[in-house]
Amino acid sequence: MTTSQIADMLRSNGLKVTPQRVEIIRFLQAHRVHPTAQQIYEHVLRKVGSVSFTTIYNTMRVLEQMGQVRKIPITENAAIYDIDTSDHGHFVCEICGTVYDIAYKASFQIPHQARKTELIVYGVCERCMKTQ
Amino acid sequence: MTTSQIADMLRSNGLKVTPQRVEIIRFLQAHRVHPTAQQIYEHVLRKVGSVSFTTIYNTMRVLEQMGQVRKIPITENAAIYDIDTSDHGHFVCEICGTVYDIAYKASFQIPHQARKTELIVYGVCERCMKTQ
DNA sequence: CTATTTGCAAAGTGTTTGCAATGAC
DNA sequence: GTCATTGCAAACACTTTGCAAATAG
Repeated sequence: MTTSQIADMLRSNGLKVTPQRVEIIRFLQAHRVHPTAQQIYEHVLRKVGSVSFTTIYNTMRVLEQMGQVRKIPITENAAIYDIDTSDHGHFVCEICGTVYDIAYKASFQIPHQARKTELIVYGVCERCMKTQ
Repeated sequence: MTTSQIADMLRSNGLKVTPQRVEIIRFLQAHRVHPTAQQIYEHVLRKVGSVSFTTIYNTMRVLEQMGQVRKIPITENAAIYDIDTSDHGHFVCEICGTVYDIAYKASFQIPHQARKTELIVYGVCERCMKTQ
């Protein structure tokens, strides 16, 4: 996604185009990691020179409401954000903390109306298994 | 589980038997809800007359380490605790906040070593669907 | 020029920690 | 009597809020 496509996306959602917002989205798209607010903050600060946690959290909230971002409730500590909103789960390595996307198939029968499904698997990732 | 069985369970794990610990476990077993630390605190305070959040969190931590309790990372806010450690998922009603146990079958292939799987489904529960 | 956005500082929430007093055994 | 446990108060980490200054359009 080019900068002007990011700008269009923001404008079409009624949002103003600010350097902070553009850089947040650029970061999420380019790196495809699963960053915390802290990591997004550090990147945008480096790139733009000025940003605050207020702006990070505000922007992540509007992006989530726009359906452009998923907020993932990894157990303890901080939430992480995923720009890939397709249906997939996450594997969290308990050694190095890396979060991997995983494909899954889940079936369950509930007398309720499901809106969102969250699958999180905790364990040790391949890389850490080798190192240990 | 009788009080003396609870006492035995504590002792066999090298823990002293205090009124607060007994009442915490009794509460988890009798009600089978998915309480937050706050709810456990309120119950134990009413029953025992004296308890602190320090004690609640300390006890829940040792119970979790003993494998007697599962801590569930429901999205926002506070964690909830489940004394049923068998393999099952959870449905969280976004209207009333109730957490229901759900049976599920999930399949995924990962090059990693899984230790724990957490499935949480968010939506509107049957009861709230009728009321709305 | 106007309405939105930024960002500081302060507040808020759930949880943990330091440490003295209490209590189990 | 000894060592674990309790519980207060303070500290913590992440996130949100109030509000004035800056900025996009």
